[in-house]
Amino acid sequence: MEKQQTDKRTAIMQAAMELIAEQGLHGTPTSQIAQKAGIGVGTIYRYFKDKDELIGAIHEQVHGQFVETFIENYAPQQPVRENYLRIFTALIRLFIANPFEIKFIEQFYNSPYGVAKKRAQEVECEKPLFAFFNQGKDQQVIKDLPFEILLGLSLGPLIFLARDHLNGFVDLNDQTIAALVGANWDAIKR
Amino acid sequence: MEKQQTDKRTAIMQAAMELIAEQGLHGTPTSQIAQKAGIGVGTIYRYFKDKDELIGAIHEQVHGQFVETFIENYAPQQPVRENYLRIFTALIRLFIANPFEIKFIEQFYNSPYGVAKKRAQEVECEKPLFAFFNQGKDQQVIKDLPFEILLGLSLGPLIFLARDHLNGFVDLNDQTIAALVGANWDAIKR
DNA sequence: CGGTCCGGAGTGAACGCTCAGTCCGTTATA
DNA sequence: TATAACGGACTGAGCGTTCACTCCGGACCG
Repeated sequence: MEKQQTDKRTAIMQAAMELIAEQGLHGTPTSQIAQKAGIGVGTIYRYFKDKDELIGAIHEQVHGQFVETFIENYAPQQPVRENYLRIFTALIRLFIANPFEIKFIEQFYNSPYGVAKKRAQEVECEKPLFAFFNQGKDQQVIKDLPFEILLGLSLGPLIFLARDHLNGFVDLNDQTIAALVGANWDAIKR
Repeated sequence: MEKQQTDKRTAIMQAAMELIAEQGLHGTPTSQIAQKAGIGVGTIYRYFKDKDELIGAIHEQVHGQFVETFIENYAPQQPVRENYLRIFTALIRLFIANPFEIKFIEQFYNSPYGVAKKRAQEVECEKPLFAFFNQGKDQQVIKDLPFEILLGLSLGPLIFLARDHLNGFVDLNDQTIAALVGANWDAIKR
């Protein structure tokens, strides 16, 4: 049954992601992952070499979702401002609709080996965003700041507030999201 | 020797903060803290009931530094914009001048019991900032957004970019800091 | 003043426990 | 029945915490 195999693999990843999101990388033992996934501990090691590989696989999947959301919402021929508002509205919606995913990513990047992973991948994976900001700079509608600063100005508030929203410190509805993304645009527009 | 007593306590806290900043809460054993502080493992427990109390003490100290920086740079009688630029420039300078402190705080708030601590303290400790943003809203120079959103727009990019700076992904010098804080102001100003 | 005693800071081997990962008996499949 | 998938008791490493002990500077005798 290849179907079952995939099912178990998915179940393990889902269980691990949810537990790590709430308890942290070091706070979730494999025994707990197995219990939540409804399988035995040993089964985890039939699908993943070790815990690191499991965590890496989850990261890759979640990261893929984020990149996909960007690509789906990017229409190069449209004005930069419209693209910006659409993309980052979609992103924060994605963040708060998938609480486990975003919390997992935070745990991942705050762990020692998350930094290493980022250093290796970043250049490659953020290329589309890089190109998008350059387009805006060329058209003189976005401030002439280094890419990383523009990224920080855009992503920083989103991540900060997505976490606050998920912790119940603030309520992000359609109205506040629109205001937030609009304010973000004010920060980077010329 | 009362002097020595304080010295050891400080040495333990400093060693623990630096190690936790780089290895995470669960990644730093007490044995390593003791070694770095140049003391025996047992000595830690002469000054702190357990590891949690040690971590709590470090958090309180670092948090105090941040609040202090805000208070030192807040001049209520001056224009809101000047205050904003001065305060948040000082804050990001503090962040990147104290790499261990900011990394420790991130580790702390990403741990399960950091959230609980925040929930309990936040209302109290962010009062001065709350008042400051309200002053700006009253004078109609700051957008009429919920306090938490304004906080996210201001602190989000700072934390995001401070981390990137400390990880070597971006270089924050006087010029880029000024541009960053300026862009932040554009985000929240009316 | 020399010698003894003593309180408490400091220590690290040892303990109980939890973890990631293994291994082999059991179960399901074909 | 043969083969592959699975489960969970088990293992050794490593953790936070403890506690019996050492050490030393000052108090107190004779």
